[in-house]
Amino acid sequence: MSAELIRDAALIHFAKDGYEGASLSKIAKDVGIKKPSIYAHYKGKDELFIAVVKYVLDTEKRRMFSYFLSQKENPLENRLKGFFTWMAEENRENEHAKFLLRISYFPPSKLNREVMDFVNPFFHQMQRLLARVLKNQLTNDSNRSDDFMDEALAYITIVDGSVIELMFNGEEYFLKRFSATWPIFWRGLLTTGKGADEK
Amino acid sequence: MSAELIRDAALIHFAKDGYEGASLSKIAKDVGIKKPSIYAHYKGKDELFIAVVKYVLDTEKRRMFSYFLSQKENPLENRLKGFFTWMAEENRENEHAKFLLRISYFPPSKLNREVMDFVNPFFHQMQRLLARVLKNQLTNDSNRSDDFMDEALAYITIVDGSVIELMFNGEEYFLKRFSATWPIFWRGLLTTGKGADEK
DNA sequence: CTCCACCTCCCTAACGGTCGTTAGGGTAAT
DNA sequence: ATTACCCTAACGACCGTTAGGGAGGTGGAG
Repeated sequence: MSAELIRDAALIHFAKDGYEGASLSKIAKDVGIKKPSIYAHYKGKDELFIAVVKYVLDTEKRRMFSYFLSQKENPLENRLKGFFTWMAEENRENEHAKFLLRISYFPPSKLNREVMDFVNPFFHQMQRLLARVLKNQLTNDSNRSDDFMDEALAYITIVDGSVIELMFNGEEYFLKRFSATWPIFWRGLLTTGKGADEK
Repeated sequence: MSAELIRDAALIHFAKDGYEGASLSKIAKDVGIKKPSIYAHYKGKDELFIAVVKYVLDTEKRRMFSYFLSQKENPLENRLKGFFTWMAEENRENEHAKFLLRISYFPPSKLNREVMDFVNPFFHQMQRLLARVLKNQLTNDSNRSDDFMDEALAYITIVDGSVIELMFNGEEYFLKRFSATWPIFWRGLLTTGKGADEK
């Protein structure tokens, strides 16, 4: 109940000011309670932060998976391209992505280990999901041993390079990067040799 | 003299802990002086931070330019590929890149405007430099109106996507992303139509 | 139905600590 | 004499955290 409200307010503050910059008083004020009342729900700042990390990772994973699932009958290019605009929408609607990026790249140094133990599996799972999607679509022979991990990683790389700009300079510049990068990437992907049997 | 020592120590702390997380006492301790002595050289934390921003932007711009200049007779692909390993070396030797990324993507919210006014021109200048390099190399007809800004932006995107991983998970994973992404990007670039006359 | 213990949730007050910053004085070189 | 540099001492503000208590609801025992 109130624990979730605190968590949601904390998410916004952590995303904007980072772990060190966020203050429990301001979080409490957003919720409409006093600072010590937070301790009725969380043992301290660290536990609150970790709770936000787990929450964001969990919901974001679910949302991403369900996006790719919902796009099952869409052709591959549209599905991969659509992920960019989906990302932009996600970013417009909540602060999850911003929080995720911030704590992934610049976690509080004293919680580094703990945060990474949550974040790393998340990204590896994302990569495996993408690799599976690429493999299913780019090759008809499902017995081929190509694992498409490289292609998935390349896709993630251009997603990251664009998303960074989404955080940094907003949606307009994000879309610029996307439309500049995508045609090159897609042409390069189709001429892989691996993917020659598509279309 | 001592102002530079303070600046260099501050750079390391800002890179590791961010603006809010870094403390003047620790910076002073690294230099071997007491905290208030910093005020003999800088008006306050803000001014020190901005000084670091200007310093890093300035030296990094110079270093990047001189890298591309030194590679003038190298073929384009090697030059562009070499930039990745150059980045890895830079990152190994100093904290400039880490600082630059951190303050670019997550500047202290109260100094956002001021920081961006320094950072944005820097990145635009980088993009124009790359566009010029690409244009000179990919087309023999220098009167063509193609500006190669898109290609430059795509290159920057995959650089960013890889460099992010460099900060995040270190050189090993950075090189993985690079070698996964580069072949696809390069094939896509050469089949642009625009670049068809190269080799 | 009443009473009392219990639990949850929030409060005020205050703790020790660190933060950035200022005041003011000493010392050595110019 | 002035300037540059560093010091100690102390300021007020804010930090995360703890102590302790009050209000409101729940649930079992009489």
